[in-house]
Amino acid sequence: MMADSLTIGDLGRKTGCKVQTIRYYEQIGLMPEPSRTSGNQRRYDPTHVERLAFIRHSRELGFSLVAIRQLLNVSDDPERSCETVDLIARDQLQEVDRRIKSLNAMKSELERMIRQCRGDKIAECRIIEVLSDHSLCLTNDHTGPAVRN
Amino acid sequence: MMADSLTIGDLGRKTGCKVQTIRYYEQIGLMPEPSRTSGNQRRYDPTHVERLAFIRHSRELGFSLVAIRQLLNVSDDPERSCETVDLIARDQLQEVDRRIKSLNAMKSELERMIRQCRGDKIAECRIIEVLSDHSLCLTNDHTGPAVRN
DNA sequence: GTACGACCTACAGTAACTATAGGTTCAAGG
DNA sequence: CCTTGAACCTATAGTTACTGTAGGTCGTAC
Repeated sequence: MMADSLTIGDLGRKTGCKVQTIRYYEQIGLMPEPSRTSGNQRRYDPTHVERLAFIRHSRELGFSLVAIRQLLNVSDDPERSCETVDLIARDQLQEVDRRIKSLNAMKSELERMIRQCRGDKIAECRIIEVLSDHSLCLTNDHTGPAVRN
Repeated sequence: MMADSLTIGDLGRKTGCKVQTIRYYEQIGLMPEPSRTSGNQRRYDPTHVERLAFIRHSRELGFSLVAIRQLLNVSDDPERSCETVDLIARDQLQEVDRRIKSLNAMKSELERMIRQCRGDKIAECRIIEVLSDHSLCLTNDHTGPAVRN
């Protein structure tokens, strides 16, 4: 109700972040402890909104929480050189590129598998066959770091 | 030493799978319990190699263990229609497509961020700026399901 | 017979949350 | 003023797919 004073639910709505996630970020020290009401409820101000927006946006771009912590640390010092930031971003770009390559390999393999499935009995199913025997693959690129689901 | 009798280490080497992972698959019922020596060590035969190869290859193609369990179940019955298999594969393809799209959005955003970083002080760093404020983004596509790292 | 690598079990830890249980607070309506 | 119900609180367990550790046993080559 007070201007500039948001409940955890308000903050979540403003940033598209679940309430539990906000509490989790506080717990791991990514978000600072906010002030509390006499009844022990968290109240946030605009600086919190900004910081959480930064975290969420970085997450959406694929940065890990470790990387985000680094970014937040360096961004807290405006006089510091942004070399580190640039490095983290470039690392992230490389990682994204690797993932795209690996996913493209998966994609062609899956498409080929599906295209070839002609039989209607498991016995003559090409999908099962290809999955059983890597040597039937056209691509070997998907031997890289497994995608985490 | 006996033909067709592999230690867990041999099986791991043949399939590119860590020993602990094999034991984990056994624990969750994805791999059958193998025979044991009098000294309680596991011994595997070629059917185990085949099954584990299937699992690993499917993992490399991005299938979840739940999906792999389904694939293994249906593939155990050669008379069954392979509709289910086809469905699982198509689902996986869709998922892979979604991820590629989202990663491509990240990629352009990261590239743009890095390109624009001219200043050498954090205060004028565009990367931090863009990460802080989603509205500076060209793409909004990365608001989808977050990529799990 | 002994050394040593490979094996064994059981359990804890990882990332990044998500969900649940059981209880308290806040704000609006009567 | 009192009640109601949504939103809040803490603490803890669960999720996925493994990976790592501790402390002990087995197998085999020399």
